[in-house]
Amino acid sequence: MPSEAPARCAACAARNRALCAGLADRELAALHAIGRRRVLSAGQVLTWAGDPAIVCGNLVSGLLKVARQEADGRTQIVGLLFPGDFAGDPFDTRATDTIAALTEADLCIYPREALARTLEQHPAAERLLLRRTLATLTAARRALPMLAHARAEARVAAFLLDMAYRAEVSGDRPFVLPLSRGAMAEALGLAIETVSRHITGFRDDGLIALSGLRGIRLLDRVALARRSG
Amino acid sequence: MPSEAPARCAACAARNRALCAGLADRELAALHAIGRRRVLSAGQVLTWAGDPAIVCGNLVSGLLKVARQEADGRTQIVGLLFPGDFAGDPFDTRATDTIAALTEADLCIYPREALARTLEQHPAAERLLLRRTLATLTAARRALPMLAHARAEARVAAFLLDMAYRAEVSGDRPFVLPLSRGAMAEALGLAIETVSRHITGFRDDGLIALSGLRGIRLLDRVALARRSG
DNA sequence: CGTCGCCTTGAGTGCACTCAATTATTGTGG
DNA sequence: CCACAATAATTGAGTGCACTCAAGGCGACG
Repeated sequence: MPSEAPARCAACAARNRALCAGLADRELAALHAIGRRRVLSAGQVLTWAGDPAIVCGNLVSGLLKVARQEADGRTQIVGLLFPGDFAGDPFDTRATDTIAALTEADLCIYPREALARTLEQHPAAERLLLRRTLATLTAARRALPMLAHARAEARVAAFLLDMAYRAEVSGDRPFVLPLSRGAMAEALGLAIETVSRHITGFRDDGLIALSGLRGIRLLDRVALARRSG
Repeated sequence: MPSEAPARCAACAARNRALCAGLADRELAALHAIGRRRVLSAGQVLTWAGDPAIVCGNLVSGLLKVARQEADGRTQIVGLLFPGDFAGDPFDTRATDTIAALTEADLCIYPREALARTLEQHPAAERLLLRRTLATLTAARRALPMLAHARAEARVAAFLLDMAYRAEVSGDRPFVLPLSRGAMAEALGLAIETVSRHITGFRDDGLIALSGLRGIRLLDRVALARRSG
């Protein structure tokens, strides 16, 4: 039965968050027909900015960065992709961003052109992508005031709170930051040293506890929230 | 004939740039049936952030700003809307941004809910909105590195070049900046004084000529481009 | 002619940057 | 398992840029 939800999709960890969520079996089968799984190890690149755009994909697990190279050689992260998020632009023949894995990442990837054709034949899928893109736009715009005005302390505090939220960690339970200090600096538009200074500052003030390079516990979310605004 | 392109649309200045462009007469008639014209004078607000989202619209002439209020009371412009651009989010019941006119502006506005229903019935229109939204996302992300890293001089230079491009002005022909210094500061994430200082700096260096508060000529685009990045 | 809004110019300060050195952690081979 | 190397993070010192605060100029408009 071609209209049944494919077994791979039914078992997918991102099944209920990705573009696939809410699609009828018919649309899901159409997507499944052109998709395949791919694992990226940390640091590997999915698309290079400027190169012809070959693939798009749904992130199943792990963390991707969407980044741009600046004239002075620095890198600015313009988006972080979490499980369920969509990577790439089905209608752009040339990639505008470099998309790379910050951790080991599991993706369901689609050839860009085939995906574009499939979307044209399945308005329900296209509608989902539209809503998702509108949400992504809102997220990008939320980051604008942060990068434009907020002081370094506020950026770091807000980022830590956001990471805890995304890791679905409540209270002061420990969790692992999926980004290095360098990646955080790229995302927050700061120098590595500045990120480091404020993180150790928070630790010295008793707002957080650190263990190893990536382990962290938020001891005082209220104080962190106060410093984030 | 209900499937004819309505006369108002045929005469519209934004007919070939707005969401309407490329729509078949049938879709155009559906949009026309729920749309009406509205003129905003400079400073008037179309939507307030946080209020229920009532309307969306296509900008026909003039300039709108899409702005967010920060915790410290400052305003950050997260998008500028030029003729043909789409304002609002048809699927969001609450406005996330304050949208206001920077100049007198002419819009074709649609009740949000009716527009959402119309889009669901007309996949071609929805597809156009998707492509437009993807382009807007790219534009927002292009602004991110600017606000995160670029020095004030680079931001102002890039902005002036962009304004000339949007005004479709070539060479050193004079044109009118549609924004006040204050609005430019809100868009560039700078203080008014900083914008003013760099503009007069460019004038003193012979890169631009000013006439009145809004009039400007770009005398040396190459030098401006050099200073923009 | 005076007022109001917008813009310009000046002085001084603070924050985040760069450069530089040290420490901590992770990974690898003996 | 330990020593070592390589990478990542921290810490320190000094500087520059854009900010705030403040005053003055310029035009538009009544």
